[in-house]
Amino acid sequence: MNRREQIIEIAEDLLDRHGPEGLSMRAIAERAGMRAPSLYKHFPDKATIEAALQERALRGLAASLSRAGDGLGALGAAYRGWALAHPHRYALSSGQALHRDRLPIGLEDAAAAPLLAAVGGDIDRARAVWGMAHGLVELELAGRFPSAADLDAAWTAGIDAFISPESSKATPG
Amino acid sequence: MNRREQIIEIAEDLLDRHGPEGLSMRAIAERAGMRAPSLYKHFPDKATIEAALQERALRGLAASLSRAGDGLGALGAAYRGWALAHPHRYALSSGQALHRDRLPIGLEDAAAAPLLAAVGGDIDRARAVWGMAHGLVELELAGRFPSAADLDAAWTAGIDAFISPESSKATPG
DNA sequence: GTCTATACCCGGATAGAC
DNA sequence: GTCTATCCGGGTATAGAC
Repeated sequence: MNRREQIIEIAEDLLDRHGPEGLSMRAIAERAGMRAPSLYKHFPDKATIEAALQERALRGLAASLSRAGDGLGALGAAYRGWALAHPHRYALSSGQALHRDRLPIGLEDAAAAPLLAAVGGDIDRARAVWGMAHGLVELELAGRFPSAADLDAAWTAGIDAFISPESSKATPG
Repeated sequence: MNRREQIIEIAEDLLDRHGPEGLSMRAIAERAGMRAPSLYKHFPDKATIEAALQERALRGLAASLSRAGDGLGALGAAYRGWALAHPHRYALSSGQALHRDRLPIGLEDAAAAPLLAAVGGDIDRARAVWGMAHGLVELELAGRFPSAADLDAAWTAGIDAFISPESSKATPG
């Protein structure tokens, strides 16, 4: 593993521990045993580091989803599980500041593929389910639900709504 | 209208135009025709201003939802419409940094009431629908959908999933 | 209640010696 | 490829004059 990859892993660990606020060039450098200016010998700017972290996050989430069993329920559980296990990575990969220009093309589609398959190729339903999963995860991470809320039940209710018989009429044959 | 309210409205306008990044004490003061330190004669700190903006945002969204017609479809349209009309206010009211301690108690519940009613009081389904609405809005605002995506169709597909007959068995009587 | 001046943080990034 | 020194910007907040 070269120095560049080491630095990215350090940055990821910093992101996990202290969130995006803690991801400063100075902090990364300190953990890497150097001064901030030296980082610029490895990366042209901070945005490049962030793009690398986004790519890793998207790959990680995509891998988790592809390993999930078939069915919307397993997919939803994998999505939620990954997001809760790596909340800051999830935020980085799902947020406004997606560095699309620097991401490998097709990576987003790869992450979405298992979901699209699970709803029988119905793109509208796939987007609705994605929205639900994303929204439930964000609200949970933001602490918007009462601590006593039964979120397993909410997820089940939501998933059930999408796998009820007559709403799967999009895959008749 | 007193000076304090004027400043809050100035801050809200600044938030609308330039997002949370643009909401600095210096910028607020400049628009209010004063210097930043003078703001501290009206508010103890910036968090107080942010809390006021959150309260206004929550009230605005709640009002919009309560004005919406009955039914999940109308409710979803009102939710999406308000969020798209005031994206930064929506982000402030839905984000991680909710200043709960400074918000009037019951305000969150009031905003949620129409939704809970629309799903017949089933709290799990209400949370799932809320998650879907929030997620779809966030993904749309974040530009995560292709520009050609038919989001009206995605919303319809999602809402339909929750109003399909046998999934409304929670309201038999 | 406004001002000036300022203190004290933080951040990203560059220049140039070695 | 590392360093020191530095520049530039941003931010919240305080002190004290008026």
